[in-house]
Amino acid sequence: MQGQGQGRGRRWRQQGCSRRTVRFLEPTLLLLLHRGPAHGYTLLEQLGEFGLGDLNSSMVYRALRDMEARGWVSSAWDEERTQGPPRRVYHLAALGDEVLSWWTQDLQETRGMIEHFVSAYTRHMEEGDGEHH
Amino acid sequence: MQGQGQGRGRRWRQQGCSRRTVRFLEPTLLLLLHRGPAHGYTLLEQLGEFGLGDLNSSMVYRALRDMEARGWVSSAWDEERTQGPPRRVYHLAALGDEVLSWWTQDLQETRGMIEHFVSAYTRHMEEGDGEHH
DNA sequence: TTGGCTATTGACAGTTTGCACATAGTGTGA
DNA sequence: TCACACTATGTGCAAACTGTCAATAGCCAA
Repeated sequence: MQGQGQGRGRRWRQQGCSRRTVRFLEPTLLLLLHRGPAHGYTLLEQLGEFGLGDLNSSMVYRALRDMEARGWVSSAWDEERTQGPPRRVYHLAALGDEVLSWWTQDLQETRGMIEHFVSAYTRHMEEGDGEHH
Repeated sequence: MQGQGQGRGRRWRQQGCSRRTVRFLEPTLLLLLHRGPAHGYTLLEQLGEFGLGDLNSSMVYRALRDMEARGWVSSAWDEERTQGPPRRVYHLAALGDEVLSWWTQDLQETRGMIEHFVSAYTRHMEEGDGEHH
């Protein structure tokens, strides 16, 4: 399957990770930050728990900075140093808190749509069972 | 809420419809075509049933042509004319059939991820209940 | 012949993605 | 002290994707 075919038309899922991954990134970061402040690197490692293990680090840092620009989180350089360059600590802002709950609702709506789709699919496959074409 | 803030960072949900809509478009078209051949215009109208009512017609036609380029569907001009210009009839191809079932599985995976996220969210909100920051 | 409805397509600006690479501090072994 | 590995974060860019607007085009009614 896959069928990227003749090279015409737009490419299909040739990117490293599915579109789904990105849709989950920001809400997941917000949820992780709701548990407490954290560094980008730490968050990066925790993403695996949510099935987002295959993410490029650039995307995570970019997402964090973008969220800061929107006022969802705030950041400061970490005082204490471990091995390595200075690290940025991200805090969830009040706005981020709101967004998190809004986004959770949005995801639930999405789940509803998926359920509608899947049930339409199985219903259609059971009855009739293949006289298309 | 919403917080598009300072104009810096990427814009957030300023587009006409959510990203979710697009993720559903192609699988939904495949499912509709599994019920039988149809014109783009007809499909456009049926999308409302799946919560995709707010879609620009261009996007639907483009999706159909892209899917044809990938070999998921095939099309031909309709012989009989009604009022209006010639219409294109789309048929589901064998490859599209495979893709449809693959994509249904993918959506179910997505649903699993959403469920994981939501349950992590509610669990976290119940216990502790807000000593972040 | 003007305007409205049905259908499909083209073109374009703006946005998003993924990768490759740049920067930078700290510890380690030769 | 030099090279190197590991921890962390940030930049730049080509390519892909999105959404909107406008163009085309046939038929019908007033």
